[in-house]
Amino acid sequence: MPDTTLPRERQQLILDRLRRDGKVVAADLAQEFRVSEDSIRRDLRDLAAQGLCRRVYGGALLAAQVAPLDERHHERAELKRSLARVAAGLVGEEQILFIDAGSTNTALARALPEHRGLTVVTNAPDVAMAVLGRPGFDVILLGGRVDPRIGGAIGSRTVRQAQDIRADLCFPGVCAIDPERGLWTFDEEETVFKQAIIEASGETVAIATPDKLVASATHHTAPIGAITHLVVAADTDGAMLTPYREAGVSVNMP
Amino acid sequence: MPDTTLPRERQQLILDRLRRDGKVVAADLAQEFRVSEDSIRRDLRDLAAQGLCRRVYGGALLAAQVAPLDERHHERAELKRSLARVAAGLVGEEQILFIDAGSTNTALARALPEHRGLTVVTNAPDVAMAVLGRPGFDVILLGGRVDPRIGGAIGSRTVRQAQDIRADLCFPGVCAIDPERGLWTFDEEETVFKQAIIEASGETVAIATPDKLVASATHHTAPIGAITHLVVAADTDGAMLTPYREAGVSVNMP
DNA sequence: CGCAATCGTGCATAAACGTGCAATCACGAA
DNA sequence: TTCGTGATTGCACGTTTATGCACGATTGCG
Repeated sequence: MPDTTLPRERQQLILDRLRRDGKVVAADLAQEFRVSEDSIRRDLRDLAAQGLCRRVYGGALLAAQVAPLDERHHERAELKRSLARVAAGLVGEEQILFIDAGSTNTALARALPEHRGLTVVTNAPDVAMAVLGRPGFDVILLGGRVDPRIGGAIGSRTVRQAQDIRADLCFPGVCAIDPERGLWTFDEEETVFKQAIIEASGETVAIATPDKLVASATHHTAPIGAITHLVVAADTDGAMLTPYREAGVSVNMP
Repeated sequence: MPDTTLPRERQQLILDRLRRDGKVVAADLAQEFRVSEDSIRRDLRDLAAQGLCRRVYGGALLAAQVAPLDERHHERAELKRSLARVAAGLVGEEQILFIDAGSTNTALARALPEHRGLTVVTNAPDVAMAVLGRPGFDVILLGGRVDPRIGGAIGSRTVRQAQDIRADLCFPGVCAIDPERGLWTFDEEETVFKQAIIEASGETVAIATPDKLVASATHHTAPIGAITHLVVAADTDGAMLTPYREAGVSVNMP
């Protein structure tokens, strides 16, 4: 693959990521863009000269760095963003994506690349907002009564609309997952909706923050065989993942 | 077979690719069109001169077209908030509200009082976000393909869902309004949607920022008789409002 | 304090750039 | 047809930009 990222384009991409994550690490960027750290440093210096970021040892921070968030919440958001980036890497060009409600999926929506002709189908207003207006996205909203606890529409009307669509990839929100029985959910109606979007999709990606791997929930939603990809944190115990691999699930990590 | 691509045609093709991918690489284009990079550079220079792209080292990037959606939210924000407060005062307890997409209506959603048992029915993700999770609100989302220019779902699927609901109050987005013929809109599908929600509501409130009173639009949407309340700025010329009052419209001001 | 990572600077090289110029070609006037 | 004109193109040349590496200084951390 001829790696043709234009210099200015790279700076723009760095800036985008800066705005999304609040910080960037020079070494990571160098590896990601396949250029030397010198070039990255020059990019960051340029951006800093324009007042767009604050240069710090090892990388850069967003210039308008808001009040430091609660550390727990901050780390958690950081983890979700890194999982979201991995999940976004599973998406191809011109694909149709079902994206369920949930904070991790909102991070996924933000991490999706522009100019790829993607169609995002979602029941969650915040997921829609995350891609609306960005170039290269079509957005289809699934209507219905919105459950304030989950932040997305569920119910029979929503399910019916979902059934009228066929997607390439599906990202159901994960309440709990285990390698024997698969996906679990807390709510009856939520379960029915997730089943509908999984059924209507070619492949299914489960993004599981560490707690989801050991959590348990009330309603069985999908067998493990319905899960194509699993995205988990980098420091996940390898022994926990073996049964997933044996069940034919492709395991992805940052 | 010598491919005969006219210079002008080539520029159009470059522009198409630019809009699709967000960037073009000069060397790639030269190879693709079988011309020297010099010609490609000249093309890109021309396009940049027309403001259609941003020339950068190695190629060109799509001119950063800021989403006018964000912009509309920020201009006249104070005025919109004050009009929204007045409009929110027209809402009673336990009512069902149709709220159309639009920056003024987003301000309305934010201004709606909590703990009143209100049900908000909307085609706009940002309106849904504005009330979602606040106590005393039910939210019903109208699905369909979301038009990025207006920030809400429109189209036949959306209209059909709207027709299944009966509301007390309706807040259509106002593109233009006049006291003889009533409400006007720019887009065909938008018109159909607004007609549907007005039809399905007991009363209709038009919130008109000053520019809307003198603007004109292409599609007639609703006769003046369908408008129950008009909300306008405090400094509006009284003479402009008389014909609305004579047409039976209740005029409200901050 | 010591060490490793990171940083800034200078330099060489390669790629891309702008400009000027000549060749080519379509097209209309003579 | 013949000529002239303007548009378009490719090439040569000097300039600018981007990149990676070397080297020494600085920073963060134990």
